[in-house]
Amino acid sequence: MEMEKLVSLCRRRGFLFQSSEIYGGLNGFWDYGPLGVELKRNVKEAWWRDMVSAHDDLATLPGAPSPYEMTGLDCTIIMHPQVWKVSGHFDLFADKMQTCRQCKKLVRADHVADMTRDAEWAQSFAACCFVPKPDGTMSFNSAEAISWAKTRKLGRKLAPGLALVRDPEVTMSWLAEDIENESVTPATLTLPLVLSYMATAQKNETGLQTPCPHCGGDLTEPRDFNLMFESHAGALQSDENKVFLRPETAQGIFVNFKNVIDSSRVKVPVGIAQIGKSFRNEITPRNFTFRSREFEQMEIEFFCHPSQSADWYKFWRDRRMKWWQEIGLAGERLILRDHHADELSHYSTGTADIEYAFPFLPEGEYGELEGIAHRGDFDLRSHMEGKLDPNSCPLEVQKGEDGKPLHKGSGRDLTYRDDITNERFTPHVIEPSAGADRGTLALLCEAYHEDTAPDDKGKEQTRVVMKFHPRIAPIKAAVFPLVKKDGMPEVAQDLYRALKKKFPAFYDEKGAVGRRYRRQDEAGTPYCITVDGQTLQDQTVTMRDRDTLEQVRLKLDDVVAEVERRVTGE
RNA sequence: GCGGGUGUAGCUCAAUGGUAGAGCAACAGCCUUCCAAGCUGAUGACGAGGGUUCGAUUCCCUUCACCCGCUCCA
Repeated sequence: MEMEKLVSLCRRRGFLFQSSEIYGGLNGFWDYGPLGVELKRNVKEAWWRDMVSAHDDLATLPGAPSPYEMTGLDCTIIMHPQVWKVSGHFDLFADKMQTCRQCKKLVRADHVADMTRDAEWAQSFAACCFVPKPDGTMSFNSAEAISWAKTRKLGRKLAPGLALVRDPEVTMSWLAEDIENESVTPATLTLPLVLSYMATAQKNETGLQTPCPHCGGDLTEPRDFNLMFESHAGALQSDENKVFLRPETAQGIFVNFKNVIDSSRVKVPVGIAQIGKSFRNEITPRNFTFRSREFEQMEIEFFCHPSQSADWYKFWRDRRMKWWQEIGLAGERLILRDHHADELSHYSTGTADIEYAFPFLPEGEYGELEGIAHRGDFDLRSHMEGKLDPNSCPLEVQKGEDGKPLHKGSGRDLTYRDDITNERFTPHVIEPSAGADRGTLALLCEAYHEDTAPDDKGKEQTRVVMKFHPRIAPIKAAVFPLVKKDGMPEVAQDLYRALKKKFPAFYDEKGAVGRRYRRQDEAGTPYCITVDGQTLQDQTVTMRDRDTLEQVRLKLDDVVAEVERRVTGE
């Protein structure tokens, strides 16, 4: 399936529009049209119903260690700024980026040193120019450096952007000058320092430069790539009242954990669910709605006893995979991918992604719809004690340069006391975090089908049909009078009204019936009911199936119940 | 953020330094008894801004969006 065709259909039929389109659009923002809003609502409502409101908290579900409770939450998009400092998003999302002035490549500032050390040109340079001394230390040989820079297979090939390669004598002079005036001494010349000199063409004007790991060219100053949207609470815009639009809904659940436990009589194990908008200022929003800057998440934070967390993780991973399959992603394009051990934080015993082979991705690549993560007690402890260092083991509070906690926690007690065993513990958390927009996009991709059938002249016609699972289809049924006379419209309109009380339905009496069927195929309407001449004789109508094109005849009075039965699958 | 490409009606595609055409779709009507039939009619576009010019959709500049690559992807 070509993505262009789907994008075109989405726009033509009112599933998705580009945001602010009449003003030229806005990169990374998308609007749901009349059909799209029904589709996405159906996804969210199916999720909420299946995970929360219809959850059976008395029985032990297959694969679950025990019965558990589920409840919901709807918290604000803007929260106390400390939430994002403690969660790690503030540090993690404020990436500094540098661009190479020679090869124009973009690199993360905190990766530059490591990348340069591993770069082929830097290793080649070091091997040529640093010579061992009798005392075991290394010393820098500037004549070798110039020779390296001028050699076609060495400097000129490996590091074409390096100032030393572009202008060896001038570049080397800055280092010679500083050795002469003793601002550096040969003994303190480390490789990174030497490389900085080698990357500096005009030291008086620019100061020492940082070499580009790719070509040796000079990098721009690190610039902020702040991935959280910022705003200000209150009329004055100052650093004091700066706030952030949430980049995930999960933190709202963690900071409300105690409120929910204290107010609702729920007991651990318990899941708290939330659906809501999140915001990330993506560097490159691309691939239709896949990487939107404003998007909607469906998240559960499931709190359980630490001793059972591994079992709960497996339960949620399998349950969530099955759910996506049940609402229509049943094919081979959906996969469950367990993260490798070396991808995991040490405090997590498992993370899995549910991924879909979107048509805009290269063959064999998948895009994430949902991540199920075992997060241990990292989040609750961080909000109690202060931001934990995710690289520490055992976990401890991350310290700043002054030795104090980098980001202070709330100081509140977020532990849980089991009423029966009287045990007090910090619950472990399993986090199934799904993307509502990504899920909707995957369902659109999966539903798109083209088939060809000869028309009544024998000419092959292409039929575009959206094969949505009836449960998520935007319109459940369409009603047509076969022709607009002989009392058929009146009967059809009465049926339409009856259907509409239960679910979205559509009425159409214009033009040829075949054309009306085709239009509903594009909207993904699973059932079309037609009132014909026979209806007037015996009160029966035909019901046409979108996928098989088969028609069955049933009593007019049974139509609503039959459509409802098929849509709910009960 | 960088480099390359693209931008004409809802869609597919024309033409032009001087009134922007067509097919399909959508709309109104006629006709129509089951899968885009036919006839009639009306509607509809040069992504945005600026410049050159008597006159710009066309030439130039800027900008926005989309596609490809780089980069990023908690």
